[in-house]
Amino acid sequence: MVVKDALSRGAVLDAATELVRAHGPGALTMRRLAAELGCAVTAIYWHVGNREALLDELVARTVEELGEIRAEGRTPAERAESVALALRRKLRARPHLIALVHERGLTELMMLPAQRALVHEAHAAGLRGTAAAEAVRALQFQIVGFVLVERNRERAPAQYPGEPDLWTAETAEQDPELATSFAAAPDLDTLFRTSVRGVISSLWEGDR
Amino acid sequence: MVVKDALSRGAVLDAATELVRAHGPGALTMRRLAAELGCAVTAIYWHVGNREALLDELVARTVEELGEIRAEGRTPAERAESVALALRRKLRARPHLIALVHERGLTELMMLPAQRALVHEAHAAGLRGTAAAEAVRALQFQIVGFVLVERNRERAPAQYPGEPDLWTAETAEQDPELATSFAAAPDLDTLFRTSVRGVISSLWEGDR
DNA sequence: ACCTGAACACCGTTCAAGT
DNA sequence: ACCTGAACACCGTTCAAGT
Repeated sequence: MVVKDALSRGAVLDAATELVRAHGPGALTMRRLAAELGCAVTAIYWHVGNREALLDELVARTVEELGEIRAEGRTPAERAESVALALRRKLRARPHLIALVHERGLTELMMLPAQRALVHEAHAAGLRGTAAAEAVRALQFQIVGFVLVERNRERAPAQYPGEPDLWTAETAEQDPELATSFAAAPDLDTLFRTSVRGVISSLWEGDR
Repeated sequence: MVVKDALSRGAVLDAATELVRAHGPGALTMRRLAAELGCAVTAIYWHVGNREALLDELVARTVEELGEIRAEGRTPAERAESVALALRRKLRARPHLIALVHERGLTELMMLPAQRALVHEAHAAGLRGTAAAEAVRALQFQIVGFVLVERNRERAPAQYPGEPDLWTAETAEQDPELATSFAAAPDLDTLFRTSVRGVISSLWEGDR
């Protein structure tokens, strides 16, 4: 039996988070939220202002959650890689909320704790000044960009025509192995790790 | 004096494209579009079905426009880089429409002509099979990811606290030059060119 | 302090009716 | 074939009114 507690700001935010996490921001309508909470639509306004303010609050919570990042491993390169992997995992766990953070232009703020951790490892690797800043920024772009691309790919419905349809042996300029590679879905974990390691090895421990 | 032509499918699509290009998909309401065209709201439905079908049509047009890609330069590496630069330029020229392509999961299809051009250059550089496919895919992720990240950055409103606020000499672990670097906005053109060249040089003409 | 229902100005879409 | 206006089911939001 559900005991109906008094409505509270926290309860509104939790219910809203659940709706957005499960079905995306489009599913968050004030009327649906009110139905979920068993209150009048307008009661929500008393607690959180309006829909925009509600979303702002969810975004703020997400930024906080992304802030909890710490490096693991022995060498600076290993520790930087661990930050990259942890970041990707956290970003992927809440795609809709991350998209809201992006929309509000708060990615930079969200990434700051990770940026700090990466700067620490760049320093440990002997990088200083502009070189350190550029290495960290390149890696940040790499990580965030990768997650954005793969999220898009996952969300993608069955595509026609898609890579498997278009990459036959013929179109691949007499390279059947290449056609086979493109026909299969890429292993994103490997692709991410490889490209991150590439950036780290060339900028962290490259020729200097 | 504006002569009112008969309404046509093309006119509807052009007006819709203009609205989306200028103010984003949120600005595309059937009522506003009708006002723009000087017709009844429902006349639009006769020509293009409904709002979703209209957006699908805009997306299809965008995919076609992105298909016109050709490589320039002498060496395969130069030509691959020219594809990357052209792609970034095209993607940046129509951010709202590209976002719609992403939403509909058609990025893969949109990228195919560029992918073909890159495969050609990978082959010219002597790469074959899986190695060629992986090199091309890594570069694709790099390009699309970069554009997604920089678009987000541009859209970002003034952030508080932002990088300039948070990166003082103190927080930068006694590295004032690093603090200065983070306080300034990155040169995105340079950052893009550098990271693309990194990927190309390591995968196209790397140690093999 | 907290919550309600009515009302308003917006949406996209359907459909019978016009020409 | 092409276009219209009325109507419907949704939105977010405001506000006077209740307790």
